[in-house]
Amino acid sequence: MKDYKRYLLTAALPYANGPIHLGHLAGVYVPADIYSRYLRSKKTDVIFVCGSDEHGVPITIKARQEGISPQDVVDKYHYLNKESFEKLGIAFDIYARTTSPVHYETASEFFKTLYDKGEFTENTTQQYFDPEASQFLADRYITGTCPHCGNEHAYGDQCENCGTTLNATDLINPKSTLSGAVPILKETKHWFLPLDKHEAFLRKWILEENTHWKPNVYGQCKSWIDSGLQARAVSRDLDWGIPVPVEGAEGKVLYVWFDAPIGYISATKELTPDWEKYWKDEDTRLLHFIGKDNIVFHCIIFPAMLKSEGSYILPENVPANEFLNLEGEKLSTSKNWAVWLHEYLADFPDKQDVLRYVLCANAPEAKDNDFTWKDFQARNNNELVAVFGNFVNRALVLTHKYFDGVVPVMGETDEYDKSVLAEFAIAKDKIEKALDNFRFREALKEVMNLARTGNKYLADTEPWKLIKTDETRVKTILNISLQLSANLAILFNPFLPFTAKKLNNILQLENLDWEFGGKENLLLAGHKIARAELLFAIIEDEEIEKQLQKLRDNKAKNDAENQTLAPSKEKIEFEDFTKLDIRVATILEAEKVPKTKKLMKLLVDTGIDKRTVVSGIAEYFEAEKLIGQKVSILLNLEPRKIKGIESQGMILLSEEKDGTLHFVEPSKQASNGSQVN
RNA sequence: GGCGAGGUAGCUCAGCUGGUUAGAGCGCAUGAUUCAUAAUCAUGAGGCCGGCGGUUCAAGUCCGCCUCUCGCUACCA
Repeated sequence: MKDYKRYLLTAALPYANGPIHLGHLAGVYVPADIYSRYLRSKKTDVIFVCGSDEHGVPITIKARQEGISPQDVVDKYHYLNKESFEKLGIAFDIYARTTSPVHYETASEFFKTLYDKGEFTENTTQQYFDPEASQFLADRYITGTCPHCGNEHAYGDQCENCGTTLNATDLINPKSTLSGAVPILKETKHWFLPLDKHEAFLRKWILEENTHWKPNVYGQCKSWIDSGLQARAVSRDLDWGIPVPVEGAEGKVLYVWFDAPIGYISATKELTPDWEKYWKDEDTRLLHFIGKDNIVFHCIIFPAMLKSEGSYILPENVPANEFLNLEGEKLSTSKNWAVWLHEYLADFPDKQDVLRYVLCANAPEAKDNDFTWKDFQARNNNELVAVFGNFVNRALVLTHKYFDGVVPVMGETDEYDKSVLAEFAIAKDKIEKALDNFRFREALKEVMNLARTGNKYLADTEPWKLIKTDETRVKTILNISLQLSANLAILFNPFLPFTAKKLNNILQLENLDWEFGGKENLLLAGHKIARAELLFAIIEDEEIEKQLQKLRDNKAKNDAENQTLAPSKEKIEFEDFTKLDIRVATILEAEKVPKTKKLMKLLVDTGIDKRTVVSGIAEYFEAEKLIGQKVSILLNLEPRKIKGIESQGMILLSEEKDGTLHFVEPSKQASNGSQVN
């Protein structure tokens, strides 16, 4: 790797509409913080920036729901998250926000530069507009009837009943949630970043020059590039965001994905007048720490923006992690299936390092991983307490017991002593190699192994026996044990900063830089150490059970809330019903439509004819088992071509909450063609 | 369906460019030990490395096909 003069680390900007949870930490902030502490400890020139991402539609929705302003929403979560990060020891050099004046200016300028250079394309599209509120509507601000399942409260981007992704224009009877008015389609002009124009560059840059990226990152990028890049709108019709800084753009703001990554730049700008050195000098190594949901933005879109602007460097690596699950289930903010950082900090005061340790030891580096409270407890009790804490405590207690807390002299060393001393530097080397390759789990394991070496050393040399016969030998053994402890303080420091500090206090040492790691003489003979103090406490079953109960309660509460069935629809006239020609029919043939997941092509005997119907049931029924199935069918539905096959009618099915389908099945005696009324 | 990432001991995971009897931690069993927060140390049991086929003197590692999990994407009248 090139010899870089300085580092710029960015951690994904948390969206300011909710608190931080374990998934965020394990995937992004813990590894990023470890890496930045490691670099700082090596006296590297490094800046570590982050901040709140505070624009976008979801924040305006949340504000409306709670009857407060968008600014109130982002203020609340900005400060909550900033404080939570600080308490966990995530030491950003700056935690900025995208509503700051510096960011407004930076993002506007960035847009303006690209605009002036002709890097955008313009396009006029039809968007829903609320004539009463006289503004354009984000998809989320439109509700209507889902064309798929008939749910009357579907949103313009998605129907939450059947889970289908929608376009606002798909909705039947659309309504504005702002005023209740019927929205009208109106032309609106937007600017687009033509990613397709950058395809050649991206292909070469990523696929040829960045083959060292992690497989999950590289593969994801390849997938995107190969499937063809498309222009992306960089502006939206919204009143919450950074105004598009060109004439004729009233009521338009920068699309949140465009302004958010620029937040890294503006944060740096707020931090230091030297910011350009970090963003525009090829001797800077730029690294983006993110979760896998952000790969496309950081590896394709943001680099395309930076490249278009022209004066910025591009990321050298994007060590994205996968996701963390919780007790076997996906984390879900909306289902409240999560462990929130601010709640953890309140429930487990002074256990920041335990969480840091567990999340790093079990980080989802190569694949999704599971966080369980039981594992949390086991790692604390079996590793932090039993291996690290216990070893240090043994060394300290023995030193106090035999030598009144004064570091004894290291006398003549035998082969075994020498091999243990040599381990210091070997361990340091392994840890460095692992960290340099973003292998945090492995690095942490190596530090812990050094503590294991210490426990073994004491067990093998048995100073508590030797003290009766050979005090000189005991002095050497304890000196080495204390040197090992001092090394642990240095090597654990990036991972467990609170504990490292505590240990240094006990050893009466300053926080030593990384370069001292591996050394055999960090503590001089005659140096007085402080009273022994336990580094970690055992976590009892009750505490774990409490957390599990909390999760179960949340789940039960959530299930109860979700059991509410869709409200009944508006009344209709009898005539409306009689328009529907529903008949009894029997499936004669069934065959899965090739190249689809859900579609089944059916031939049904309706009594009056035999017709083809395409139905989205293939996920729940096998073709062979459908033959002979009695069904209800809506006959007089306008035929429609699906995947090139004309579907003449609709099979009636009921749908459970989890999406399972059941036929509305007539009794066996009902004959084909008989009417349902 | 397409693309991407995974599928290695009961659990969580390492195994780089193919090369001796497949590794670690936890858990389990047995023994040792008592300086230490019943912590520590040693030994051991436990694996058709998702399945099938192929390339090779040699495959967990390379190539096909299949299967399961996760993500993106298409489809859903």
